[in-house]
Amino acid sequence: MLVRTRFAPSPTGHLHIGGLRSALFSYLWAKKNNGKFFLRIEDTDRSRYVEGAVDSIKKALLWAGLKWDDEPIFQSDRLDLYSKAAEKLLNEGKAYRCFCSEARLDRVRKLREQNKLPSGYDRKCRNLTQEEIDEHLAHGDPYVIRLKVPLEGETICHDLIRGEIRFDNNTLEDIVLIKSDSFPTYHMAHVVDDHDMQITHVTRGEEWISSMPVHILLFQALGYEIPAFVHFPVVLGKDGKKLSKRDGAASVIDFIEMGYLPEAVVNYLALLGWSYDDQKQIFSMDELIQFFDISKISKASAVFSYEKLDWYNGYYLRQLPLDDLYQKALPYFIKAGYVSNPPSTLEKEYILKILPEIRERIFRLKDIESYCKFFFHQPEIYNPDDFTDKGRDLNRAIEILKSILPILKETDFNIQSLEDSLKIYIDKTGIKVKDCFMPIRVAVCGSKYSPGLFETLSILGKEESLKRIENAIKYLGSSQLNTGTTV
RNA sequence: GGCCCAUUCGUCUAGUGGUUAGGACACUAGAUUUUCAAUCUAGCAGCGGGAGUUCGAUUCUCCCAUGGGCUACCA
Repeated sequence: MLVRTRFAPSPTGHLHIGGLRSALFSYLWAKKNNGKFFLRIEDTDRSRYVEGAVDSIKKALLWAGLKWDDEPIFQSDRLDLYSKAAEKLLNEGKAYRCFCSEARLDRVRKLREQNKLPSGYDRKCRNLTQEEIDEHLAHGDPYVIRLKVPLEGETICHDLIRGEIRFDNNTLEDIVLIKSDSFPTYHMAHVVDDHDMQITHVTRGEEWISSMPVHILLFQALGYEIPAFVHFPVVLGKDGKKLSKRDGAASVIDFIEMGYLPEAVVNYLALLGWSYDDQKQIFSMDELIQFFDISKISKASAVFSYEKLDWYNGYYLRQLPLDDLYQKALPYFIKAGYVSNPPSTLEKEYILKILPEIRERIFRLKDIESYCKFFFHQPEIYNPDDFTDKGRDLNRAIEILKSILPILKETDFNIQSLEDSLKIYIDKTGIKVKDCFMPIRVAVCGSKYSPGLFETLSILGKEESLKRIENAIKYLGSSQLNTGTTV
């Protein structure tokens, strides 16, 4: 049988990173089996609908490379499907109209809780006489439609990850199928749609395990074949709660903006709760499709690690051909205001020179903004401590900078010439490499950390580099006067 | 309260009735080097607790603890 899965988000906001993982797992399973993967928008709660959410979700899925088959399905377009199904259940005596007010439902719930009964509905309307029902209807009283859940026995559920799960029917509720606004609840819509769409594997988060038995009962009541169920473990934050903004980024859009590559996110997410063997860490989408196996998804929920994602992102950043890297990085240079939009030929060349030097030093493309600042702006302030190794004399650093200035003036600013000149200088003076290079680095970059010195100097060019060194000398001279720092 | 799910290094995980319990990230040290990073090498670190089954349990069973979910006319 052809495998058919679906991702079924509700349009209540941006796609959560955990949602993307669920979508990924469903997608991989479908593709692995040469099946189909669909997108279904669960927009049955009109009060929670967020404008633009559908587009945002689609964009996130496409970004990750999860292309759905056919057109997305909107539940709000298929209301008659659900009411017909409900009508059928009503006629067959498998569901009933409930006229209880929300106020009464609240009261009942509280009372039952006080009496330590399983909280929920007391099934008052389950046994209404036809006369009572007709009377309510004649009055035009609002009602919901509830499923008549068997009062005894047990419902046995199967989950592909967890195996068999049993529920006593007396702990189950007469769930609402159709709300009083005649929209279906999740339960009803899910069962009708997954049957109608011929979904073979119902995939969703593990928060749905508790309602699996009533879903199975509903499938049976409607005479539908029961699909396979797969409940994915949840993605947690460091605090053990569901990952949220306070953990850092939580929605896919956030990760996109920070400059994570889809390859990295997909690779990381796939291995968060699923594993292939005890060795392989790097997976392309094709490999994931090839190797993915639902039964190897782990049962326990997983804590999201930004560190490990960063590691993956760094890896994929380094794998990227320079042209691709440029395309992806350019927006971040523009956003930081470092180059014009679109960039001039000169600016493009400049970025192309920078990229190979920084790609091993950044985790996310967003880091470009802070890491590359010195390539576009000369340092405004210096920390004198940066110029010297601990305990060394700042004056000496200044002297070294002064003495090196004329030498650099005579040097071509290409990597080879710079290296030659500075090596000669070091040999001649006997100054340690560190004591010579660090002051130059800090003068030019404003930081102790930078790409290679020769590379940095050659990218910045002679004029700019010399200007910065002179500036630094001036800055240090005056700061020494002002603070009286001598060492 | 009721029902349900889960539990191997800090984190993600592999694994088996007998293993030096393996890998990855992070961390530490070393190598390299002009700093940082990258890279390479090495190291640190784990089977929640208690019974039972067994010659032997991390692995099987039960109980407990802890964490999580559901208990809406939300999904």
